[in-house]
Amino acid sequence: MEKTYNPHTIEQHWYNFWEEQGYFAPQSATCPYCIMIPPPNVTGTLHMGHAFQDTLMDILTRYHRMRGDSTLWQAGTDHAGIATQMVVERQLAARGQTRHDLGREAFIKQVWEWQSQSGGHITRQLRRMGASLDWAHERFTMDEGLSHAVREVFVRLYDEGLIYRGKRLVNWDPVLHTAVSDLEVQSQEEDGFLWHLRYHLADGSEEVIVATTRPETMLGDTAVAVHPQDKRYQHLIGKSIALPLTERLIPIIADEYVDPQFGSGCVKITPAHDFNDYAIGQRHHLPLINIFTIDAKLNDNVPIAYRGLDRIAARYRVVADLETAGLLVMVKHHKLMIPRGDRSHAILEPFLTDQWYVKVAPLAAAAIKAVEEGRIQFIPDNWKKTYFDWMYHIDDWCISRQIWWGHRIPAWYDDKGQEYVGYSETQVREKYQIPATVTLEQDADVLDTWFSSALWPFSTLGWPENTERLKTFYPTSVLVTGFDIIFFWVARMIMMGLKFMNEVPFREIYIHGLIRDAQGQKMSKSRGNVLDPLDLIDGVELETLVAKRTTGLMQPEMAPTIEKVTRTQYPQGIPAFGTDALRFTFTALASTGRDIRFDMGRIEGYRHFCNKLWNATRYVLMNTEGQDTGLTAAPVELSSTDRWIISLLQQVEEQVHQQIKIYRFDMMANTLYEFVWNEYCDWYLEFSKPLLQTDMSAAAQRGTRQTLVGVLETLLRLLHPIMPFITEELWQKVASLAGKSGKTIMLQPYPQPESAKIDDQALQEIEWVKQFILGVRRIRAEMDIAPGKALPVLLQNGSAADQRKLNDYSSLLTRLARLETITWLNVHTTAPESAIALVGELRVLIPLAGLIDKDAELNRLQKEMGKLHQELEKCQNKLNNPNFLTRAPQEIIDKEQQRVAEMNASLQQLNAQAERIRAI
RNA sequence: GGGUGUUUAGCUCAGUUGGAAGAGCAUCGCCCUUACAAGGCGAGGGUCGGGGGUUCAAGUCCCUCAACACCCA
Repeated sequence: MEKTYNPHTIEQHWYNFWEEQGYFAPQSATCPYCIMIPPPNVTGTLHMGHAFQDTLMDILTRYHRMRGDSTLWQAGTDHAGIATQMVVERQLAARGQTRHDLGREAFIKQVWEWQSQSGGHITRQLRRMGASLDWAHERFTMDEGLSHAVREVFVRLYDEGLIYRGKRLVNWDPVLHTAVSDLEVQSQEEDGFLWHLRYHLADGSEEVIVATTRPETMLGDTAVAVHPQDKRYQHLIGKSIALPLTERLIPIIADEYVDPQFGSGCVKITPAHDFNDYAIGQRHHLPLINIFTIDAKLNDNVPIAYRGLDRIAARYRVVADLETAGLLVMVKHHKLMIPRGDRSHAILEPFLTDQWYVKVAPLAAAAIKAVEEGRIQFIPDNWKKTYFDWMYHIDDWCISRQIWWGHRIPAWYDDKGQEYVGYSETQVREKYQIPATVTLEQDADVLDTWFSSALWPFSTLGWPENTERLKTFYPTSVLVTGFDIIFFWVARMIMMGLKFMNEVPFREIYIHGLIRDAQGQKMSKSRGNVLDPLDLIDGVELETLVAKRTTGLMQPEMAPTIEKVTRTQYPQGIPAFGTDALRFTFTALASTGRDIRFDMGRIEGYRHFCNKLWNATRYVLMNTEGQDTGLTAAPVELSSTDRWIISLLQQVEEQVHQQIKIYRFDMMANTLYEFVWNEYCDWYLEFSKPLLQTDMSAAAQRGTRQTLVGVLETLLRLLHPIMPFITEELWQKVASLAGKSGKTIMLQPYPQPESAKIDDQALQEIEWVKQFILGVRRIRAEMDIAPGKALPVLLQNGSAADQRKLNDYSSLLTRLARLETITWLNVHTTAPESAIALVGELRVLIPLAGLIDKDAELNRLQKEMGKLHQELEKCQNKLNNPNFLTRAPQEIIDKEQQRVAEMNASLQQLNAQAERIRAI
């Protein structure tokens, strides 16, 4: 075995082996367990969020696989409509072309080419993470089967009246030339102005002031609104206004929506370019005047002077013209919410177009009920509030996108514009009996990517065919995802699952936090704080890291700052930590919070943990390889220490099962870390040294060897879901010594606790041993005695039980506490001046002579007594309170009384010792 | 404006039905002890955001204030 742990030499080898052997496929027909991977963008790269999430899913998957469940982790990728199209368009732009130069067909061909070229990247990265996905059945949202599912769902919903086409205001992206759904709008507060404009009544009798943040839209105004109760304006309601710059007359209307406190209390109404105004327009049957082109330039519905101007240019032109006309009253700075597209970052425009919608209300009702009734459970439970909040106020879902990459909407139009929906043109002609003489043209739009993602839990399993996989694995067991896509994805899967499978898509939803950098900032290219999981695994040179972070920036002017920060933060670049350390780190960070700070210190610590495990295995192998580990019929005798570590192991197993059940991966990681390091390595391996070196019986030696290797083998299985590579590597070396066979740890049973193996007496006795050793070590450290110096120890005031334990464990005590001699003193014998440690009543004395400074020991005793005193006072106050005695449960009272007694005894002992030292 | 969270050691975070304040990292000592210096042994460090209440007992339950974060409008 290599002396040091080197992740690179072991990881990929084992992954290839697993995949070649087909271990990732569901193994048996019993007890199905299924997780659907949230499909990553097919042309994307793995980021920290993926790596984190996939680690958690892999833990669950490997755990259930080891438990013998028929376990499927469904693999697949998403076509990511707008994102992917943008990438390809950018490539074209570099060659001076647009997609329109190529035409639709050629462009899509280009996208497929890009997809096949870059598509394997993220799945290769997932393999590097150790993800045990069932690659043999990998799916893609644009593959034939899933496209079929999409058409099927669209047609069925349309036929039921749950999909419709309508002309309504949508969020329009004037750069990408497509509608986007509400969820793809990111509103941020930005600086702007509030312009106060003067509008004259048509009869010239009066004027009103309207305040607006978008003066250019006044060209599309079709009313001015006031609050019906507003005393100032009641007499104006119903009168007309001569809209400046246009030749139009518009009415003054009354509507509750108007806030009399805001601005002047008069609001201009532009129904074609504002969502609220649109609603008011509907209520008052106002005309809609669209004044923009798809680029957000002014169109022919405005006076000639403004046509063709960009919306911003138009704004200043309108303002200038109004000012010239004396109609600009004032301009104030004003903060307002600006809606931007989450992809293009362009300011979105409410825009009147024909779009396809899903009528969500009926679907939402069932989806709400499923969560209310607990058929689906959020973990942590609180997230259901967020879910309900959205579901109660949900609007119809705009599903059409004016792009080319995606599922083409299965709707055809005749020359009169009549729409026909079906699986294909042929089927549509049949369905609606359209003669061949009528030409049909398919809708040019494609569907929102989330439409196909919403079908993911059943489309990947073969729906609409009723396949074996579908029958076996739907509903899936748990969805693992971040809270940021509860609306985008989770809610929609629930709606679609209930609608088409008549059953929830998953029984539990585990919502994890979002990975941020060490400062709590979101990781983003523009902030330059992105960490690549593969860089943490393989390590990265500083120069490479700087280059990665500073190229391809949206704002290249940020490059110098990013470079500087990167150079200070990672002067040596990033060392290689290996996949297992990264996975363990993610696991340990997966607590219930919603922000997870990724701190380099943690991953470093967990790489050390890997190393610890590696070296512990080396030690075990040194002491067991080629030796009798109790596998034959020869008698085996377990010592107290063996029974002690086995007892603890049972408790650990119990806890791990419990923790994984409640999705507390952090606790699971801590439990195992704690046990491996602080019990198995720090104590048990140390205990085993004197045991194996002294002249124990052959049976006892066998027992200790069996325990050494047996506990280790179990630990490896316990750790395997978190750290698949190192555990496989070590297990292969250890398994046969523990009497295990099999080609892989992956398919070994996950350890189950056996309460019969918990030995309370061993637990108690080894605790005594530890206290004894710790007491001596404390004196040694605090008195500055060299660790190598063997010490004589005197014992006094012990019970018969203490005496027996001393006999039983003297070799352990001698070795681990580095003792020279152990002498039992009679109670009446006066001990020489000594430092003292208490193990219960037993006084452990280390003579000061030549070793210890008298004042130092007195000091130490004072400190110790001070601490005890404080505690004692607290307890006594409790016990002096009659209410406590009458109302607290007896068991608590007993405990407190016992504590007081113990503390009193200790204090007495220490006090007496202090007296003795002082007297000398 | 509505909603949801967070506030515990210098930093990052645990703290399960209310019953002795915990971990990792960092800090400070002493050690290259034959699995491991990517290590061992030991130590220090907390008015649990502020205030009030319920209770024999509150980090934990209730009210209130404050700061911060996120989501929706």
